[in-house]
Amino acid sequence: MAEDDPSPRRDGRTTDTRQRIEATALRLFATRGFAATSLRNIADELGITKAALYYHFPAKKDLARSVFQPFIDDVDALLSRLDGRRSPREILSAYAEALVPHRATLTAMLRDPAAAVDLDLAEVSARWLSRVGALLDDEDDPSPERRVRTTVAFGGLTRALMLPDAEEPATREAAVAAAVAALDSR
Amino acid sequence: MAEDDPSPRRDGRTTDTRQRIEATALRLFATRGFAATSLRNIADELGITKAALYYHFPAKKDLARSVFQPFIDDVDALLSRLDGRRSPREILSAYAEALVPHRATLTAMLRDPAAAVDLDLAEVSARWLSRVGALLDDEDDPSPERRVRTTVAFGGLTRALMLPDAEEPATREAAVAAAVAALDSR
DNA sequence: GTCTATAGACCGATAGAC
DNA sequence: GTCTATCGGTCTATAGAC
Repeated sequence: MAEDDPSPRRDGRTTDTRQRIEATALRLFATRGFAATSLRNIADELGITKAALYYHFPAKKDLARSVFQPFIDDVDALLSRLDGRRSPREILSAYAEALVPHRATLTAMLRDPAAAVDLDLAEVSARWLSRVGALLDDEDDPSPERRVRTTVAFGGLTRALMLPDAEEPATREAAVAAAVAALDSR
Repeated sequence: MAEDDPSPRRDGRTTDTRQRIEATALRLFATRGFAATSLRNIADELGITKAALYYHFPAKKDLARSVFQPFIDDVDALLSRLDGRRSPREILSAYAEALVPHRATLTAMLRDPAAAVDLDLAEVSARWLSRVGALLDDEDDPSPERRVRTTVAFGGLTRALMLPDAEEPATREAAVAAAVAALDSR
């Protein structure tokens, strides 16, 4: 399973600088947004020059892709895993588990719509949204209000995953329980 | 009560161009983000030049302030109104009512952290968060999980307010009901 | 009120030395 | 693998004509 954390390259050697660039970029993307983060900002924080960044990544777009890819892969894997019939609780719980390691990435993606457009992630998230919507659909209740409840449940759970203590199981369980309650409200 | 919609100036005359600039700016801020929206983008959509914008607003910051101010004023008014003891349902419902006219502004503010920093809105939203947190606090349940539930409720409700049909009372009621359920889950 | 023209800073990206 | 130096482009903002 992919992670935001260090990973070896195809040739087996670990490139420390590359990882540090990705980590710093992710942190700045999440706090300032993609468009507002310049390569100079990233380089300055690392104590290197802009030109050095271009040795590791051919363009800003490629750096961003590299930062977002593990997140994208894990969400795709999650959606494949959830293909069959599952209860809303199982779906929301699996969603929370899968996304916790990618909290910073999640924040960055939700915040900056420009990044989604630039990196062709708009198509990716549209695909996610329709699949997730289908997973939580309830054929016994096809009302518009059902869609509102799924929005509250998913939006609220996603927000809770950004809390500082979201890694703690108790926090995650409480968040999932609250999301399930929102979904079942009537 | 302030609105995102046209409003007369102090001298009584309506300045159509000024309003059109604000409306276009808000739309672009909400879709692309503040940092990724240049004055040239705004001017082009209006069929005028960048320099013309500077006749109406001395700086980009001032344009942004003008765009966000009605939203800020209405939230401040809401918080004052909610000073006394209210039920969670009343608080969440009042929150939804107050923010519906400002959906686009809300989207823009949530999305772009750079705007919040540039415009000193970070202090504003921090103030909101602590007051809102206090309003929803439950002295019978001061557990960390309570805080998680308020996050799910508020985050989910806010997300639902961005739905295309959020102006419809039925949608709003369903969203508030779902948020209340999340808050009461145990 | 809107225009053309431009200043000055910063952007992403490249060339080439070491 | 990191540097200095620089390119062309865009940004915010200003000056001044109409």
